[in-house]
Amino acid sequence: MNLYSFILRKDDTSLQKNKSEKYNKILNSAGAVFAEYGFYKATISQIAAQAGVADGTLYLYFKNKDDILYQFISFKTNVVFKEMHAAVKKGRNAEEKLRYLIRCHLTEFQNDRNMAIIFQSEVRYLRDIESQIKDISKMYLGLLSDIIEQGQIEGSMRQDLFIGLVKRFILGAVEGVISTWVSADGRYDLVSMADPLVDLYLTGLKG
Amino acid sequence: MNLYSFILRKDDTSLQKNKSEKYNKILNSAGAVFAEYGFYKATISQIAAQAGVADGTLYLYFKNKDDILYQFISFKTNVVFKEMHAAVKKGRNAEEKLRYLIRCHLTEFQNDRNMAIIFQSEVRYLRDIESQIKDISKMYLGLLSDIIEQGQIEGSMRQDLFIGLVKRFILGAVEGVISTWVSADGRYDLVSMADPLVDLYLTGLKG
DNA sequence: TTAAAGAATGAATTTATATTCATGATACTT
DNA sequence: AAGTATCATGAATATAAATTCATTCTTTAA
Repeated sequence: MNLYSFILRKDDTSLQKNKSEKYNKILNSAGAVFAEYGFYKATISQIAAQAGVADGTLYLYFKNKDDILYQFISFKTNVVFKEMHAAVKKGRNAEEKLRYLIRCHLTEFQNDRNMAIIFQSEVRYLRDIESQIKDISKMYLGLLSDIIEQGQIEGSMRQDLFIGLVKRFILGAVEGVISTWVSADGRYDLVSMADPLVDLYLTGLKG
Repeated sequence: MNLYSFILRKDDTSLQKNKSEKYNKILNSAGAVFAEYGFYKATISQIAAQAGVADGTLYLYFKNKDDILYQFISFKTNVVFKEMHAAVKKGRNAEEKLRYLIRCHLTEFQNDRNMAIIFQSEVRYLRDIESQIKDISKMYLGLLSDIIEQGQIEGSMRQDLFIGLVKRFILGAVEGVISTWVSADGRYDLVSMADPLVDLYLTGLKG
């Protein structure tokens, strides 16, 4: 059902390394092509060409075109999941945790622009993928809830916050910043926005 | 080039009212179908059925499928444009202007959920539409810049704000809130989020 | 009342591309 | 080295849906 079971289904042999390589090649090529043209305008032939294999070969590794996008998002989601959890753990108090989370978020997306584009724009399509995305989003919002509650206990954040709104507010603003960076073809350093952004969260426009 | 010239091209007769009605019917139906299925999965036949006309009829009013989406976005953009400008004018100081703008934004999107969905998810598509969207986005960011600068002059907002970031921060957060509301099938009142949201902008999490 | 113009229809056509599968290549085993 | 199994190929097929256009219906005006 997930990425790992998929790989094992076909690669549980001594050939594992080779097949894995081709699988990854296709997945990366798909990421590039989807990011450039969008899922629907991207064609199997384009992806195959980019990966240097025949069209039919994609169907040895993926069920169909939808499945390629699904696998891509599953894989990236898992990776980012782990990084973010680790990042939050490093923080010793709520403010630090928030800072690490935002920094991690921006770092991951800056390092994988195709992923950034795909997460941002192909989110809405397949039902499966939609719930996949909702999962990552839920996880993220869960992390934020914990941080805010901790901040309230610590006394570093106000008690009257409507957490449901605050979570969205924080996530929306990061995504907005990423979105702009993508539109600007990634021509500036995204990660350097992290601290100013967190300052805005914490102290607002009035200061 | 814009909606008005398009209408005039075909409706500059005494029949204007009737034709306009059919044009609008198709446009609204298209909005509903695009919102439900997404641009690519939506079919001409679905839109035609929804509008109660034959497939071929769509081609009397629109150049092709892309054009339908383009016209839809042009039209909605113009409407929202005007409302937002008017809203900002009502405010007597920066804080009030911001409040009116956000309230207007949420009101417009709450009142037209199809538009909200389409703006949120079909944005990335045609080159033309992309620039169309960039225009509305630019306009919005321009309004925000003005408000922030005014706030700085008035002394109600801090001097050390990085305006380029703040604009994105504000827009991203509203969009995030709208996005959640759409995902929740519009089951709660979006406009009531406006004031808590603006409070977050202004005073932040620390308060 | 009827003929001409305009509008609408929807079946037929066109196009595009995802997917299949017969064939050929490659690697592994004994 | 021959045989077997696995993997890769890409031309052929299937399918879906956008678009066209000959025909029919409706309105207008003399």
